[in-house]
Amino acid sequence: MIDLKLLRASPAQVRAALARRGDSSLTRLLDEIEALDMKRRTLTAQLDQLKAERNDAARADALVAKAQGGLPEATAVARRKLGERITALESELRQIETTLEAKALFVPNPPLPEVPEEPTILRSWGTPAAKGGKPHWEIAERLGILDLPRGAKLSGSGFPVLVGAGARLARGLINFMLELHTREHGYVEVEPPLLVRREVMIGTGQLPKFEDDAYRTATDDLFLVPTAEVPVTNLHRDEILDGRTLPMGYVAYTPCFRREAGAAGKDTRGLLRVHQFDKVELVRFCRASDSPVQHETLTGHAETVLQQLELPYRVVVLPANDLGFAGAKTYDLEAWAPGVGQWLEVSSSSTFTDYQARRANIRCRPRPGEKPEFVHTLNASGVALPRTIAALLETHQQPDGSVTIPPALVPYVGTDRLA
RNA sequence: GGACAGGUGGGUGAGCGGUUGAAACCGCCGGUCUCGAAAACCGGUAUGCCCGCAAGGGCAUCGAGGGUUCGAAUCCCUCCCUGUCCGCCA
Repeated sequence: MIDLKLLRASPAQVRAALARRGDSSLTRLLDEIEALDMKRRTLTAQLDQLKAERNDAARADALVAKAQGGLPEATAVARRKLGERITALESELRQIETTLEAKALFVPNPPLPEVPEEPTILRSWGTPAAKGGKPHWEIAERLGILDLPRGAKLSGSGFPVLVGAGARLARGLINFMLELHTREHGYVEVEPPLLVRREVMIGTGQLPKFEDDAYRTATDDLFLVPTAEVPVTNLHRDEILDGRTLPMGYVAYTPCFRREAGAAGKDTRGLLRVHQFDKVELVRFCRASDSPVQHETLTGHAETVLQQLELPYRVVVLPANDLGFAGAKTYDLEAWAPGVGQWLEVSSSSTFTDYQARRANIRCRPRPGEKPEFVHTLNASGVALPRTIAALLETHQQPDGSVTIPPALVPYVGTDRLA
């Protein structure tokens, strides 16, 4: 949630920051929000004064009523009139507040100042193989580990079926990542619900603006999670965390469900864009002052996965106009896939500053006795499976059509070669 | 799905319709005592919004919304949630 106080105090800066996202409709939205905010404050001041009057009167009336067993009719009438006026103003105020909040939920997080205008490669790791070899779907077909037609039969396109060693590869990857993050990186593993309430989706920023992208159950108004970020970040909604326990991190494996509403026709082949996929997600909570460091740490944790899988990758800073709705700064980890000749986004590592914390009301008390403050939330894929599997198959494919399994993964897959 | 019970501050848990933001206890912070600690004792400990440079002041909040009333944590209605039992069931 945008900080209305900040918008009020320095509207020019907030507007300038948001303008970098390149969404021209925001100007008008902010105009409306500022106007409503002004109205709200005027009304509130007026109401507070009337209520103060009523409170004073009620205190005095209590004594009179007790002494005389009732209130003089004239007094009662005057009080009633005051009450009616208050009620009327209150309903007006409530309407303004409802509208204001509804609009404010559509304002994205302002990018951090250091976020560039153009995609910027920050660093890269490993030596990308020359473009060539087979694309992953051909490799997978030959190995008999992926069945797209049958997935389509069950659920439509974008619902892959992993078979045999493919299913085992996925399971091995999940276990490998969970073990790495819990044992080496200190994350607490959670297995969250996959269906969540509407307000939970609002908390992390998927709703209200992107309802079309989510799968929703009609009868219960629950949403299939598009990422574990949603349930895991909201784990602490409406809580005041003990600041001494921060920073803290959770890791969760979940399937993810995305309608990919705007992406029809893109990356339709293979595993690059699907409606259901597995992902291991890292979520961190920290003090505001700590989030820049935490973001780097977090990104490093995701990178470790790719390094251990021996997948060359690069780290890209997303430009302001490509940031997700709630993100203030994002690094994409892109693994090289020689078969399709593309850098594949296998992880997105973002800091959300206090934006999600405001929406989900997640605070911390830095030390006992101190004032609560909003935490900062961050998350990164650690990592997403389908594209990682694609990069893995294409990178480690052998001339004979087999695929070698990187040593770190062998214990989890139970073989050093898919053939 | 059916029948009950209940939702109060960081936690547990009291609260005749009228100085109740709300007892008590726990926790936490500070102090006394101690070589130090524990215990004991004393004091302090909610959040949000608004005005103000500040000191300070005002308003709101007892699940949410609406209603009754001069006045609601307290009465009424609706909704949400939680728990227990029954039914169904991996």
